[in-house]
Amino acid sequence: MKMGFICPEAKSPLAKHQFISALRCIARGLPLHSAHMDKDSVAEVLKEIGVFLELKGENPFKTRAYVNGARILEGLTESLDTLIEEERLGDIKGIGAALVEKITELVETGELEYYKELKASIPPGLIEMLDITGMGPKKVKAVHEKLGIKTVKQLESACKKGKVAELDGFGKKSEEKILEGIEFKRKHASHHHRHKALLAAEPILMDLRSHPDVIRCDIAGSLRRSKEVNGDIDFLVSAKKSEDIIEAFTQREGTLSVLAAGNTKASVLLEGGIQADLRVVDDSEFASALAYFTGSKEHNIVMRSRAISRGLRLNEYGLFKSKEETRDPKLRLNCKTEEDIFKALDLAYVPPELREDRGEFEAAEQNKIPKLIEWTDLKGSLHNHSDWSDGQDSLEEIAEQMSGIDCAYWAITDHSKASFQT
DNA sequence: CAAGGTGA
DNA sequence: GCCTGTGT
DNA sequence: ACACAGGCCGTCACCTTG
Repeated sequence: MKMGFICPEAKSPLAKHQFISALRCIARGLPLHSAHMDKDSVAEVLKEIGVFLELKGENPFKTRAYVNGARILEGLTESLDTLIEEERLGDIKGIGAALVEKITELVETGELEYYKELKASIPPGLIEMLDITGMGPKKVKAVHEKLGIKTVKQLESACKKGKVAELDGFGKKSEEKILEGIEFKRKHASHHHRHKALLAAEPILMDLRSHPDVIRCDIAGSLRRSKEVNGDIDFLVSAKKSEDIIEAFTQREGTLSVLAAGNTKASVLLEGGIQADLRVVDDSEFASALAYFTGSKEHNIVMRSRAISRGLRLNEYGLFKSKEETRDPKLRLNCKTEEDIFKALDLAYVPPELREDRGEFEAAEQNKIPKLIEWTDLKGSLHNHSDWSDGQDSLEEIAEQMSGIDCAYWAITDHSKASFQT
């Protein structure tokens, strides 16, 4: 659907929502002005406010409160309208008076004055700058305020002119890095489809597995959580000594450049612009490290809080029987696998796919984690393209695959020659 | 070297 | 921003 | 009941600046 053509200004979630909402009204034959926001649209606005506040240099905890609120809304099972109507929104932990007011305004009017003002006060280019590696909120704020820079282009030319190096906290090196970051952003996608990431990851995983020093080894991060889009690829390895593993990882062919290589971790850029990170840990730390690096961040936060409320402490090195920061092996609970960690926190095992703090903790407490669909559950497939049109594999290869996974039925659905997509 | 910022 | 403990 | 203060998840590696 070419929405941009019909609704050219639909750039903010708010405007986009209003547009879609209007479409729905038309479809149902309802009057247009019942602008009604659902929880996800409201969440988008709150998240955006979070970014804005960050750029303003607001209290980071305040920023977090908004992002937090957004996440809570997304995970809501109950209808937002009901909650507002019955004035129970504020009962939810993490949503206080201020958020109740703002959410209510959004749902009831489809707008939020506070958001509008905030948005108007921040040039969109600043958000874009946050995507440049090395440019965090503080630095974006600095170049904006001190040099009046509003776009990435302006930032680029300011760096070339040496203006940026004059600023406090910046130097020649900073300018170079920023320019590199801009260049990189133009050349490479920031995110990659799962199948591409997997394609890149599998041979590396094979190599790591077959390395003599490697004890245990796994993919972590969003790829392990089976997210459809991945920012990078994370590998975790346990071993007695790391040097040779790091060496092998960074010296693989197909590696464009080595971003960092130290004692316990390395980072490389693969062909196609995908970044791959490797961590090497002691085998006794493998479980906690795997849990930690698998994430998500939101999930980890709740895991740590759970540990704390049980007089424990959870970090990438283990689960410790202590209220203080520690890495003392004597205080460490022996968790050989992730299952052990969940068990120690009174939780059923949560598969990586569900680790998003979207309700998995409630389910795991009651031992009600759903069984996830697996390949073997697939009964048939009615949409397959071969390389005759725009698919990847030949008919023979598809046939072999399909008989291999025991489908009751399947079909080839190639495009006709007349409708080839280019 | 410490401090600040950033990314992981 | 939110939440909790403390003191009034 | 209300006002107010203080904490809020975690740790490291790394870089740049001063």
